[in-house]
Amino acid sequence: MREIVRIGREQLATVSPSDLSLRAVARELGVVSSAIYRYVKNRDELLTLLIVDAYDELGDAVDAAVAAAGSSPRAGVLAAARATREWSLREPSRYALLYGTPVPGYAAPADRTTQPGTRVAVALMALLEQARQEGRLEERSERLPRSVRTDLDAVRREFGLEVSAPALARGFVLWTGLFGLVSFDVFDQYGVDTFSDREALFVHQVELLADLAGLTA
Amino acid sequence: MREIVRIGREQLATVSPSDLSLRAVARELGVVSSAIYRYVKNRDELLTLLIVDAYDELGDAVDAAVAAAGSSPRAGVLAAARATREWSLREPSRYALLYGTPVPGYAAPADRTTQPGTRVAVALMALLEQARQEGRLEERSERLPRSVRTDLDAVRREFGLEVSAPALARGFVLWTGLFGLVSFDVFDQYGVDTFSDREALFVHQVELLADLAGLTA
DNA sequence: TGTACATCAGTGAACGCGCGTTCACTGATGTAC
DNA sequence: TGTACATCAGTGAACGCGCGTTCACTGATGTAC
Repeated sequence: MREIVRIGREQLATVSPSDLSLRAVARELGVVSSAIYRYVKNRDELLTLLIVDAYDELGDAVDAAVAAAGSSPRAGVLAAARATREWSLREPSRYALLYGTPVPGYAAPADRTTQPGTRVAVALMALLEQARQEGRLEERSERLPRSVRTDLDAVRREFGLEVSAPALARGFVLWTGLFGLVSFDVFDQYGVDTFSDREALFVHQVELLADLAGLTA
Repeated sequence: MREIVRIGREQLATVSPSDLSLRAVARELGVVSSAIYRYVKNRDELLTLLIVDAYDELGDAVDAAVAAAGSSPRAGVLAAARATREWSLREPSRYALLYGTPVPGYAAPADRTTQPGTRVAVALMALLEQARQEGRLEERSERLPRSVRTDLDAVRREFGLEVSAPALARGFVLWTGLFGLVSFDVFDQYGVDTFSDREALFVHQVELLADLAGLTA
């Protein structure tokens, strides 16, 4: 069973998510194709396993980076961002499985996929909250559209956050912006040779996003 | 020929880019599958045509939105952002073709794909430049890593920009951030019911990114 | 005006491929008495 | 300790599917003399 996930993971190193095939996994496992069905209900089930697996590995990488970054929340955010980028560049197909084009015909079962899927966002929110507690968060208070405020308040309640709704909105820009940066990098949206040092560019841009989020050094 | 592109476009309304098939296009065209080869060298060629077509339609939508937005560069950016989002939500598969997981086994030919692919970025840079000229761009001057500065200077030269390199870097965050936001929306990264009014959320976030870019009202 | 010929859009059969999934089965392993 | 039986991992053949691409071809249209 763990073997199957391991092999699926390996498959994704060479093949994109929508090309992932049960038969290939079976082949690699050294087993006839129908034997897979002993362990896995169908292809969708395998995808679900791999998604959860990938979310968790990314989440672990981010958590570890944050833990190693010391006590400054801003440093934590930077470390989380770098860890995200590095994992994603190392595992482009698995990244694509999580943040790329949805696999056609597959619908992720929310009950198994949602929780691991929020780990990066949760880590960022925790850092934001920590910064607030330590007085290292510039609280700004721009007005929010009512609907946005309502939804953000719900999120604050759900995760027990005391950061203000406007600050949380800024945190969301940091979050989505981070994945915008990573996607452009992994999916090669910059021209081939526009940027010679994408890592430096990335770090600089994350710094700007951290500024936007109000995280002070 | 134009028929083929039109049908390919229609195909993409119901099917994801990697599932796009020549045979399906032929079927829809009411012609035997091999007849397609009279017009199109192979499947990759069709993908290229569709990519260029999509980039151009998006580019047109953005240009039109900017033109209709009046003279304020900041308003132009907001209009461009909304146009991008709206087009992308209307055409999720074509958006995925441009900004999602690369189609496995397909490599876009740079000479046909690059120019249309930069149109949104070019539009944003033009607005940035216009803002600078009109004194509506807060020029900040943070330090940049040398490699980043060099690359940005090359971009400035290529497009004849006078905005400073740091300001351009901020412009790039706006650009990548925009597509981060749109991807999250199109690819459904937010939970199903976390945000009741994604448009309002989007607009608010773009405003924040416009702030970051230094665009004043 | 009429005929010979070239062009060209589209045909139809075939190639080899890989896929997900079902099904009845074999044969080894482990358990109960 | 030995035998009968159940469990269960894996087999192998088959289903029907759709794909990209090649190939020799037909038959209509248009052109040249």
